[in-house]
Amino acid sequence: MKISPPLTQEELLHRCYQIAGKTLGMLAQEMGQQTPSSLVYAKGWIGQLIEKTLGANAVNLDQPDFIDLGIELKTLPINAQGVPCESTYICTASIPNQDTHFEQSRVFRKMAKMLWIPVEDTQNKPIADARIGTAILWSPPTAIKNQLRQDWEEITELITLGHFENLSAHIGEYLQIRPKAANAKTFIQVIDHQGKQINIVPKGFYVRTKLTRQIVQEHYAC
DNA sequence: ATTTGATCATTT
DNA sequence: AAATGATCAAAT
Repeated sequence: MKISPPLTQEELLHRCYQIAGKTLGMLAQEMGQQTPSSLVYAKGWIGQLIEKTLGANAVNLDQPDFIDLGIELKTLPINAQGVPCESTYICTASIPNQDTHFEQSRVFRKMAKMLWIPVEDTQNKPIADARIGTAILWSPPTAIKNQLRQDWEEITELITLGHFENLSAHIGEYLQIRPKAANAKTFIQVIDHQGKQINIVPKGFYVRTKLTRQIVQEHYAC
């Protein structure tokens, strides 16, 4: 069952409203899929199910999920306290760095307009029973965008200078960089600040829950 | 091989 | 408990 992409933002939001309140089990059945009993070997299953349901057309491309609308879709696991409980993957970090300005960067191209789909956390319940929440269409307000730019610049500078030894997940208020690979023995070759070729594990950019908690809270406050 | 979809597992 | 580091599968 292949679903065509929504032609407008309104159509996309309408599709979101139609799945809000449904459980993952219901949605999987409608899409003719089996619900996995565990996410251990199906970590991206929820996101991919919702992408297909909504008609995302940039699956596995280095572009926002809904290319023509410039909207990036993210599922957001929400715990029993109503709070996002995991960080959000944004994109891989190209090393050597290729983006000179934040606005043109891979990170910002995806974060300029995001559609957050809250989904009940599946830690303590069957995956099929987790309910889908109300979508939040979001663009970073100026203050947050500025902080994201600052985080991005700090991380990007270390990459550009080749100071990989100082690159860590502790940097950044909202944005962070972490390993992103099949496992810790996966390497890419890079040139460090001394001009020496070294091996490091590939990295990806993530958004901390500090930001997603804020987004969720502000959205449901009004 | 790489980028996507993320969550799991361990450390702090 | 929260954050960091490690890992798994699909698509191309």
